[in-house]
Amino acid sequence: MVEEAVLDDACNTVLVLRLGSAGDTGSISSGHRDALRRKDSSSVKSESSVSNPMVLPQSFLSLGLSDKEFRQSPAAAIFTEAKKEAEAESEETEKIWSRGSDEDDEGSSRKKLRLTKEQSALLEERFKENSTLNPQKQKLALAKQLKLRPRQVEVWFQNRRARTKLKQTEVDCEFLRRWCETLTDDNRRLQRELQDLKAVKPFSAPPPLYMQLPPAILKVCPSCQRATDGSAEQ
DNA sequence: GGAGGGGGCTCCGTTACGTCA
DNA sequence: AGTGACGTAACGGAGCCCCCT
Repeated sequence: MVEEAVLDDACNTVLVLRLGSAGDTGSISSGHRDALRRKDSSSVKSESSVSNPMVLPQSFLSLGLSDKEFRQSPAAAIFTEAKKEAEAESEETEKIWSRGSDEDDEGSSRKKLRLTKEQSALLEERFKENSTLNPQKQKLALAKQLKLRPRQVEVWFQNRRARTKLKQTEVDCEFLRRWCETLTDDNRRLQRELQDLKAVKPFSAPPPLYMQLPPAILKVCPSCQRATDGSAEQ
């Protein structure tokens, strides 16, 4: 059951994408190109344990193609070609890409691997040193040390970075939430204070200038009877 | 020197599997 | 035993950069 799903999975990937690019009228974006390329190298080649020469992929079943129709279609040729490529994988590459863990030797693509504590610990340690695997060599070495495929190490770092980012976002959100709460509280408090002040001392216009001057220097001009500060008297 | 292909890497969103309550 | 939630390994797509031709 598991094996069947695996085969379908591997086949699907190859065919859907190859057909997609073939069906396109020649203008494939570089992104698509890259994706197709990667598909070939990571999914197809790494699934070299596929042994059935022609299993009708799930995607063709879903298209309503019969086994015979599929075998006669141009896609079948591409499909077989891809499988040949996969099987023609060199022994050394095979070694590098082999899972290396004792419990899995079926080469299943999506069978989830649970990393051991030791593996996780070492990966965490490396992640603390550097959150990216800079040189390809480093990835290969780490993969070798952990008895994992380089792709698995790569994926682990990707996911780990994503988790870190998510956590940081959560922390930032919490910080902003609290800050917002503080500002709201401050605002309420200030509004209350303002209302209190208004209630106690009604707001009034400032007194005229002459009322702000010390009374001692205010004199009344004998001729005009106006209030002066006396400076003009000399 | 510029264009284009290829390889490698990252990020993002999603899927699917394993575990646990 | 069944199930839903959750953590996370794995995947696919897209973009960028660098190197080579």
